[in-house]
Amino acid sequence: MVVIDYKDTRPIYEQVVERFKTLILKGGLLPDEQMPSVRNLAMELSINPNTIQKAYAELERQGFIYTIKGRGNFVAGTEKLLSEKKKSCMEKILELVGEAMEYGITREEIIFSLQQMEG
Amino acid sequence: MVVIDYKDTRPIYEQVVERFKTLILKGGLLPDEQMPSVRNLAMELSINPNTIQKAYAELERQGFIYTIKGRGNFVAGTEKLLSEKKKSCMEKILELVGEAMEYGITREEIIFSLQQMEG
DNA sequence: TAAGTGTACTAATATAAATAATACACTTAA
DNA sequence: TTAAGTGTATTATTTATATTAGTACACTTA
Repeated sequence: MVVIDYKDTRPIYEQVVERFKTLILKGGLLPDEQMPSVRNLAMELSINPNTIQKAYAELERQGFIYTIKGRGNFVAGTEKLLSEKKKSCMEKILELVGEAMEYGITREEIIFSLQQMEG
Repeated sequence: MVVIDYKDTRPIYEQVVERFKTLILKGGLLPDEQMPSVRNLAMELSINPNTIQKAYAELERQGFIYTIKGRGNFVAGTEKLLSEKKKSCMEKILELVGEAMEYGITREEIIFSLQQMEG
């Protein structure tokens, strides 16, 4: 399910994060399905449990999984995941727009540019 | 003109960058005015010239100064600086909006949110 | 051509990130 | 209630990266 590429310069925990993000987005893991336990996966990959723990913490931060202490980690529902992504993306946009307005860009200019975008 | 605070945990070059950004934005240094030479300022602060070099490279990257090889570093015109800031800010916004649309947020939703913003 | 300027390359050092070792705390089922 | 599963927290060690320094080079002008 997960493999570590030691020729890859990226840290192990990052490879693990990416692998699971892909699996979850592509439907290889279904909502509420249990993730491999921290210890099991660590043993399988012959690495320290804390490295998996770090990967899972990151996946949780990004909304891909949720944790129940003492029970395990589970795949988050796709709707919830999507709505979190939308929310944080929208927040970033509004923050940047605020900054842009400090530089003298008007709301109208921004809206005009959006309407010119392809897509 | 510049002081290093060794109690400050930030790197020296970063303190130098910030100091000059403030000076330029507040008008303490005027457009096309010559910056202290890399060697002079380094000697004055008793640090290595490369540290100042790094600070100046960063200031140039951010559009605050421009360099003429063999002659020196000079303060960038405020209009140019502002237009660079605007440009990069606008680019970031459009990039994020593209990402948002991948998540299913519509252009209209974004425009609506902008219009709701205070300011 | 000399004395000023910035630049590039390498090495040393300091700082931060990644990983591991270990002990703790929660949950469930026998 | 306890054993075996789960995640968590703390600390130490290792590794990678960022910062700074040493030094030599190249451009500009008077």
